[in-house]
Amino acid sequence: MSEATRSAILEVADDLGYVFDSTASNLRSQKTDFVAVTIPSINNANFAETVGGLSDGLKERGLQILLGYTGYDILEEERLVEQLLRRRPEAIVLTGDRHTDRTRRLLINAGIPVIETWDLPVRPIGHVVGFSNAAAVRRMVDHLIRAGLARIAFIGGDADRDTRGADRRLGFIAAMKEHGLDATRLIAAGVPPISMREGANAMARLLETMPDTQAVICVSDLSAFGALTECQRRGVTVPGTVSIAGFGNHEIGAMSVPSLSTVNPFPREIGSRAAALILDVLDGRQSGPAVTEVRPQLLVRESSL
Amino acid sequence: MSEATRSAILEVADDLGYVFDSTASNLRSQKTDFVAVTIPSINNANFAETVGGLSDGLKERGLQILLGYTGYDILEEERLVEQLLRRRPEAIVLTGDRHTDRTRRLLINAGIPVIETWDLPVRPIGHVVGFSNAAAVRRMVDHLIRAGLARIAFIGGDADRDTRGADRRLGFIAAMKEHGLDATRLIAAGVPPISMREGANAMARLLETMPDTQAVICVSDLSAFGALTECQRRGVTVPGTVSIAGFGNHEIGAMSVPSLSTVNPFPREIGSRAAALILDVLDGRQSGPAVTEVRPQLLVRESSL
DNA sequence: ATGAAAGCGCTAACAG
DNA sequence: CTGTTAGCGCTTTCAT
Repeated sequence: MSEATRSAILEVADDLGYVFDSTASNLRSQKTDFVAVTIPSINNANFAETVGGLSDGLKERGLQILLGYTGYDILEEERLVEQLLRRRPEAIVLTGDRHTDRTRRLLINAGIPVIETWDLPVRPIGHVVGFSNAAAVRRMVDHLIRAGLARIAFIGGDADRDTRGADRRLGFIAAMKEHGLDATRLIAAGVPPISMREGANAMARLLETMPDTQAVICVSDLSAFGALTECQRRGVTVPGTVSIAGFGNHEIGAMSVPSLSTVNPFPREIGSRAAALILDVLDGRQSGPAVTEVRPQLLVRESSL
Repeated sequence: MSEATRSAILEVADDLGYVFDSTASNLRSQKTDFVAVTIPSINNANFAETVGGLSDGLKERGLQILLGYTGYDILEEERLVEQLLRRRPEAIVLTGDRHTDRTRRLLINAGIPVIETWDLPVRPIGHVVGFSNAAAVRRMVDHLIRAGLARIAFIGGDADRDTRGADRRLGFIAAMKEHGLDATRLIAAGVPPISMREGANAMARLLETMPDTQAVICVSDLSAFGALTECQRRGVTVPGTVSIAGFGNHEIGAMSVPSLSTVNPFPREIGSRAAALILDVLDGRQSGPAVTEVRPQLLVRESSL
């Protein structure tokens, strides 16, 4: 039919209030144009960036994100994954590499591309776009030691629900031991993800119980900023008396006075790479499982100079 | 059938890798258990809180959020709304009250509950859960004037794409004029939503062009924190030389030194109230359009004492 | 109670 | 190329 006829029909349809029903289309064509994405929490600038990168990369193809939050809980992740798979997504993107056995089975049976992100899984389910949290913290430890600091502490959450946070702590411990240094200055600061306030409280405990500490690595920039403010309230100079480092390259770390040393995990790039990978797989340009490492960048700033 | 048989069947189904296909269910039952939600940006702690409140309130009923980002653009919102309506959501939650005419038509024709949030629309489409951004800033102006300050500036974005930001600026201008004060100390700091960095740059311009300014109200806590750090870098005391206020009750405002005066718009409550309203409408407990005002709270902190 | 059959609104396959 | 028809996998209805 002619373009004129076509647009005339579409206009009449619009005037009549017709809206295409994709539920019928989905059933018949066995295509939903959904990509399922699970993140631990919506209220986290890093994961939000990853979702933004995914969303931008997928929307040009008309793929829509179906987002779910696990609350840092692999059982909740299992429920969520099952619920999401019922919607018949074309692909699924997960945060992290720790899953229940049933989650793994469900994902494998689903027969769709599975992408684990924000980690480098030992036993990947399918594709991977991530990095080693432990190795990233190791580089921060190396930097602090090169700067002449030895009594270094780690502030993180008090459980292993946040497995990336737990990996960062393990990376800290391993790196310290490699250098022959004491790796027992560990402060557990609350249920992950820990807040600015919890970072401040942890810093208070650290200053009181281990006052000779020379540097602190925090599991995130938010807790690092909280730790910094606690030092400021107590008149402890940063750097000088104590150096502080964070993780995640949140804007707060670039703007605070002093600015915070941190690690940039390129969260948006994780999302855009995952999106590109999904398109490659769906278009048959990628056959086997792909492992893409997005190497984090160490950012040395005023708080550890 | 017996409970034992039932669970046995379900177990076999699970072993076979069967996963319920909700696309078929959706088509036949004309129910999707989707609630569509549009927010300007995913990377905003306030909107993230609202989505969190919505999500928690809806998931007990098995309702899943279908989230979309408008990028603070009503044309993008139109495209998004049309795309979302094709999925046949049971209800739709919008951020803001400015929409294209076509968006309004689509929403009315959809025949589902429509909830506008984060504003008090003059001409609501359906339900409302929000507050007056202008009135909230007016209360901040009143507070600063009561504190004896008169030369007050406003830092915001340089366009009206962020209509809530624009309303805050209008509220500032109206309040200043009511008090017979000069309302021309306006700094436009970049494309909304403005960042910490842009807040800092705006503060720099303000200090250089209007050095006698006594107080600054920023469109958000993030830009207010940026403004604060710029003062710190220049040795301008806050408060004392300049008082600073933000908007949004982000955690940064509570933790910074000095802490930032701000307005708490109860973002999570907006989400949970919207969720409760949706359940009420779907269950027939609410018939006519409901307007719920979530009154913001003025938080006076160190930065304006 | 249980079982059979129709049908949701599209898309794909096939016939003309 | 256009027009017709079957059918996606559930839910609902109707008959037994």
